[in-house]
Amino acid sequence: MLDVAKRMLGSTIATGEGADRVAVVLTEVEAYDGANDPASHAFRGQTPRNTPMFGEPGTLYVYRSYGIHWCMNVVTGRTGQASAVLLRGGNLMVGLDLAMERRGRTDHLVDGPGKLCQALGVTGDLSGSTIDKGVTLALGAALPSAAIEATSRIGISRAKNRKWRFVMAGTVYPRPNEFTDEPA
DNA sequence: GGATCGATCTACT
DNA sequence: GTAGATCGATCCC
Repeated sequence: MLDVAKRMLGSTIATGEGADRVAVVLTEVEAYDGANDPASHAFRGQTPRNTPMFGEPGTLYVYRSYGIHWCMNVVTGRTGQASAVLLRGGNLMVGLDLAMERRGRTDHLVDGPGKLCQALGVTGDLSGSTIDKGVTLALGAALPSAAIEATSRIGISRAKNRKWRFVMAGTVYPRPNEFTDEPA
């Protein structure tokens, strides 16, 4: 399942068509491993919210964080396994104007999970939907392992020591205290 | 039925 | 660099 997360780096996530199109090349993702991962929403079993995680590969799981933000996952594991990849950030390639309009600002458009969803126009309505229905994901070529950095995951309180956050090497992503987590 | 906490973002000091 | 916002899901009584 970590292989799939790495393959997402360099892939393109997009919404809309024509003038409404917004496309982002992913440079930062995190892997979550269902029942085996204390940090996963699926760790405590299936609930109404996380039901999409238990679906087939390619299912979207969108949830609200801190009451205000949306975060988007793509299910990667087999049906019932609840493995998923959190899309955290990337480089905006298409739809700059629309992204700025949705975000209400001209900077920091897609450099975080909530911001990524807002720029793409992704909301909870899409949770439980499937890739290619409203959101498209085009896998890029697999990156050489040397181009991928594995680090601790961000913003969670459990299992921080698992290095399941993958960043494209060379991507500058300001995040204070990023490497102050407990050692593995 | 009530309390608590979060896979975050923004604004202000 | 630090604190506040804000609400649904989950957990405890």
